[in-house]
Amino acid sequence: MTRAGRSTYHHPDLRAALLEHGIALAREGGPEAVSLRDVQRRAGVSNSAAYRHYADRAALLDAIAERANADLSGRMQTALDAVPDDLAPVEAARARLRGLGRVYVGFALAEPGLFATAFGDRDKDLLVHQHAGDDPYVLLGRCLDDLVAAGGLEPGHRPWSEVAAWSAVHGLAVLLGVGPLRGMAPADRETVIERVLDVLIAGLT
Amino acid sequence: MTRAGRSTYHHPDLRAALLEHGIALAREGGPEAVSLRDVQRRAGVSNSAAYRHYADRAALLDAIAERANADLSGRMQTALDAVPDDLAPVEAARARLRGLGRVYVGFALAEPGLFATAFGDRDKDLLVHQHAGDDPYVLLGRCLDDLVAAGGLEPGHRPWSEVAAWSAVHGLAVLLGVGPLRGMAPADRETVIERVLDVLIAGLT
DNA sequence: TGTACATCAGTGAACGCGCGTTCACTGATGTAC
DNA sequence: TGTACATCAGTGAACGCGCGTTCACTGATGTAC
Repeated sequence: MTRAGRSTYHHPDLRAALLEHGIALAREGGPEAVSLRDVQRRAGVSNSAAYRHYADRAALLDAIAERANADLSGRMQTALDAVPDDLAPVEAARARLRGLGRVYVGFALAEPGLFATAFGDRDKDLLVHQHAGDDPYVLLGRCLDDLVAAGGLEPGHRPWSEVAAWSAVHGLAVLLGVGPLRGMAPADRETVIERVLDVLIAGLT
Repeated sequence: MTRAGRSTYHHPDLRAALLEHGIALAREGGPEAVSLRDVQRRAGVSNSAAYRHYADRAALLDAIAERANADLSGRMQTALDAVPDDLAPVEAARARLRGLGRVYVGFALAEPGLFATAFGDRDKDLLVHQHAGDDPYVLLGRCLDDLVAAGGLEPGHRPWSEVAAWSAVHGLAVLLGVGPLRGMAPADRETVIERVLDVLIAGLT
């Protein structure tokens, strides 16, 4: 009964279905949990149908990672838009940074499997990666530029500040999401997230 | 020829040999690369000899993680001892924090496989974990206490400062060691490490 | 000093697992006439 | 409107892989007498 849940021999949109099931598996168990056999099983097709749409397992994982990144980027953009526009420039830039950080850590906590999958792309190197306009790294860079323009960050301190901000939130995301601090009480979690962002923002001068 | 490299039927110290080969595998490829069959192969014993010494694969991984943690702790203690003792208290505490951070990131870069293995213990939860006196987390906490005592950190800001410091260096370690920033030129790496530590230490007020 | 025996470390064959990938195939689809 | 045919999406059996773990075993060791 490999055709369960499907009335036609040709699947209406197997490529999309495989991707959705792959995303579901990644959400449930991270990148290691994404196996082609399981994805195909869930889509109700035979054990090699996926090869008509993805070259191999790595290609499917890439597509999942891309979606995870797009998801994170969308949430970050939403956070930026939510910052009130009646703040002084320095405060506005800091509020945007804080919003980005909250979203980043929040994403890792809400979707640990997708978070892990987004960074599982071992072949892609950020330094040689072509950044899109809504790329998380680009959004962060713009906030820092704004902070410099507003006088909240010395121009001489601007270089590598992306990495400083990214390190703080990425480390917290890993420790709280899948690392030794997973299991922290939600109330403590909120406190510690704000403390980490306080230290980061205070340190960016 | 399963007895290659061994003249006696009884291995002189198989338990230790298995651990050493396990560590070697973890160094080469991280925790996933540690398979009992490979460890036994390298020790020149049959494919089930390990069960006389370790209950299962997880038990061996635990032992490897313990050694990795001890290695890191030792390096951190060495860094603390290397801080000159003629500094003003606040500067001394900050220098110790910086030393700990450098060692942490340096360990992740020098031993990415061991670093990953040390944090791969999914069952152990730091919050309910009994800390030994030389535990990295304890060493960090003492530095922060010293910083408070020296007047460099407000007592009201003391709580959760461990996590702020840990997040910054852990995030940087992950990004540089196995994440999207691996591949950064060594010179840039040094610069970015110092920048991250600058921001962290400036933010701890 | 020598021998019987209990202990237990190491053996090697076997089981069952799920995986990624290949291959010749077959069934459905749509296009050209 | 109807038919031949090319296209190609999905099939299912098969291959080879390495793994963790179990089991009845055998060989070496040291201890008790």
